[in-house]
Amino acid sequence: VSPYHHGDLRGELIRAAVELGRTKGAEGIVMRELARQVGVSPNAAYRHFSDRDDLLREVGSASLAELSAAMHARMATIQEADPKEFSRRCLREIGKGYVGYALAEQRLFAVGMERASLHELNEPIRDLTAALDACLETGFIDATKRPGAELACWAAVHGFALLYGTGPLRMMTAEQRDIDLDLLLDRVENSLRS
Amino acid sequence: VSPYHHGDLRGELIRAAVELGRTKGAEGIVMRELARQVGVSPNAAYRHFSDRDDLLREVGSASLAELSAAMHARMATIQEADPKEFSRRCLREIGKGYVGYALAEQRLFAVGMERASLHELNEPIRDLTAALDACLETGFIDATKRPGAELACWAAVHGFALLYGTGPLRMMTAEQRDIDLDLLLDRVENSLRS
DNA sequence: TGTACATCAGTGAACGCGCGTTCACTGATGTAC
DNA sequence: TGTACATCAGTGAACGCGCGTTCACTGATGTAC
Repeated sequence: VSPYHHGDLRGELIRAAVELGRTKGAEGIVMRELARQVGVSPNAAYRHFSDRDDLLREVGSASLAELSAAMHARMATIQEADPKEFSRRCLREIGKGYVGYALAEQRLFAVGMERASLHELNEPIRDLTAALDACLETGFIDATKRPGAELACWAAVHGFALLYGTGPLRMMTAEQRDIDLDLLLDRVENSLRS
Repeated sequence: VSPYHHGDLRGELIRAAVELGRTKGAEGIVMRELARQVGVSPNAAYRHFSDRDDLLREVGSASLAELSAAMHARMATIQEADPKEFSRRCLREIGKGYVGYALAEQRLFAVGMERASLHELNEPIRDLTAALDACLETGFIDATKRPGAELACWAAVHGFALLYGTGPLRMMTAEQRDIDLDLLLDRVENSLRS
């Protein structure tokens, strides 16, 4: 075990930072603590990141990648032959995946959302756009309701996740929350339906 | 000027903490800084608050009071004789007031939202409920769409405010943002309309 | 193939800082007789 | 009305802590000849 030339110090630092962010949030991502966990001197990280903020941006990206993965995992479970119904289910599972991840990883999700530029959210947004386009093609949603639908969907699930996650509705039981989410998603669907 | 018996040290500490929270957020609300600003020794605050968290809760309440005031101020500007249209405008101005405050005071708003219990949000929620009930009475919204409308409205504006405030859409211009908000509120209205 | 040497990736120690909170205290206030 | 005394609301000093970052350095690696 050579103390020098760690192999992938940069990668290990990010991994440790993600775990710290997952449990303690952005404030918990502390340079000296990372160094301790990885077993390296406190300043070694500065070989790989210009400063703390640089590292935090990296953590943010990792979080968005997890968000995207959670959404895809949800979509992959859909068993449905009918195209119209399939397109509807895709939309819904995207919403559930988004909220599910945001609630499961509240702190890490916040790190991502507060540092990400719109550009870094390209992938999740593209998925939403694709799902909405598919819904339009199958005739599930109305052409006149299509413009601006991304924002309406996004704001609804984002708001829901934060109200029930770190916001004033955080004391609700998980059961009630899940019921409320289903009702909200029903509503969103109905507002787009043709 | 007597150094003892400040008169209203508790009140002044809260006021200073609110201003600090307004500009720097929760992390910027620092006991020693407050003492400095108010001109008192660092431990004097402990006569009035059991610890920092106790003070932060007070700041949170103050923020929610401001939110409520912002919503009321907006509603008070409505000039409209027709009851149905009036009820519609109330709903809309509540939404605009909510988003307007959340965007104008992003950090303070966050302090409030992250510490408030549902109970402390009674007033803003009651306003929303009252506006929705009024819309129902005037026939602006459909009775079948009434149940759960609070959450749909709240999630939409809350999500919007955070996406455009500290979230990934924070780089949008104010003009674009205001346009997007109007379109979102149109959508919400249409989803409730009878 | 062997080796000199540039470069890379770490170390060790320190700087300067500010924090929340507690302890033992003292000056000011108000109240009972 | 005057005064003893309990209580309240501050002070001053310190504890113990951890942080981000920089400086000058050294051990390990890889490459050109």
